[in-house]
Amino acid sequence: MSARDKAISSTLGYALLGLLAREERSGYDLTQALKNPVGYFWFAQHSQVYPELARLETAGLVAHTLIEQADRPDKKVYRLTDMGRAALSAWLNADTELPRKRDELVLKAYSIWLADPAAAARMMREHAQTHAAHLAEFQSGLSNLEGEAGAALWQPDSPWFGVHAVLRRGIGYEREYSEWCEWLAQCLEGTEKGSP
Amino acid sequence: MSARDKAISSTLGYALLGLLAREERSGYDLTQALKNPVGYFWFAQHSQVYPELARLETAGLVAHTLIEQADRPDKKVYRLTDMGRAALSAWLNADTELPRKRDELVLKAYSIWLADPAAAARMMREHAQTHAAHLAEFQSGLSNLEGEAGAALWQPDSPWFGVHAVLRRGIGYEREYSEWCEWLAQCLEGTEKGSP
DNA sequence: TGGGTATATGTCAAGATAGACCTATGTCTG
DNA sequence: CAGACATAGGTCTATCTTGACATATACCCA
Repeated sequence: MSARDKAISSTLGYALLGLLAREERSGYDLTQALKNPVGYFWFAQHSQVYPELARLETAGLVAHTLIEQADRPDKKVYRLTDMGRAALSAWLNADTELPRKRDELVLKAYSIWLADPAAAARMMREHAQTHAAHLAEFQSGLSNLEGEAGAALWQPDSPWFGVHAVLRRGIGYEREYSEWCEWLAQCLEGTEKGSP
Repeated sequence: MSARDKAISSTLGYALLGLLAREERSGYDLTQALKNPVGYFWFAQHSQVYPELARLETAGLVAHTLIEQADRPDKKVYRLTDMGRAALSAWLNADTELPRKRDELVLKAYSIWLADPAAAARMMREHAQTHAAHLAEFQSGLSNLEGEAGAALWQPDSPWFGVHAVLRRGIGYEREYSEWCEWLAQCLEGTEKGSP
């Protein structure tokens, strides 16, 4: 407890290290990767990514090379150092705290008895569709991955396996969310559905 | 767009208003309510609750009465004002943004190909058990609610309906999460399971 | 008597995050 | 030709959130 165990970075830092463990990327690329569909589990703006990369570099976990480009702005391509890889491994083995869930729609559901049922049902149905769309996206992402990665999808030491795991979580999450919205919409419309 | 539409409060503010719409509570009570099991959808420390209540009161959305107690410290019991109820309704009808998911365990899953499979499998199984325990909690919560609320559970204008909706979401979420952890653990152990 | 827990209300500092702002270049579209 | 968009890098401010610190009473248990 005496020394600073966390030493360097926030969870965002490990997200970036996890991406760089697969391939070298610029800050811009990292920010893109932190979006749909794989990066759905952790999001950050570029205004967070650039300072975090600087911190990681100061700590010796990543290093960059300046790439001069004629047709585009120059870029800094970052790669993982040995220390960075070690830090990533240590983090993987450390205890993981439960995420604190904060979901405004569920919060609204708690007060939905104060709302107009018809309007609320419309709202829930819209969200059901949104999550169904995400579900479809993740499902097609997994299909594409199968084509790309083949059997490596199921090998726990393959980078593809990580993508596979995350996509599967996304599929389960979005399916459940969409179904819940549908269920709630049906309740609000008075067409009762099955028991809890 | 000219005027400040959000006028007053953050999402936490609406969480508090939603609780106060059901019954008067002190800041301490609100903080407790923001914990298990119903408040699993939004969490805040008391250090956030007290200042937020002060802001809500300044905005005229809540009001408090000082209750002097002999056996315990005095407390301020807050109640919703008419303006507060109106603000809550307006919020319910407004668009809801998608939550930005941040889940450290899923983030680890993305890099799990770098970890020791056996250790990772143990970790995932532990999390599976944690979520299974939450699932059981929510399920028994729903059972208790059935006894307490009866048919009101299914009436969209009853406060019980809100609790019902949230619990159902919790049940679906925890079930899915637990199953995903189990699936991942099995993959890591080499005992392959069904197709995606 | 000392320590832990529950009740009750707050403040403060540090860090995380969002959203706006800023500068460039090149391409594509109306 | 103007404006939008993608690429590429950054800063800055305000707010959100956490976790520690602070204070006080009453109860229970060793």
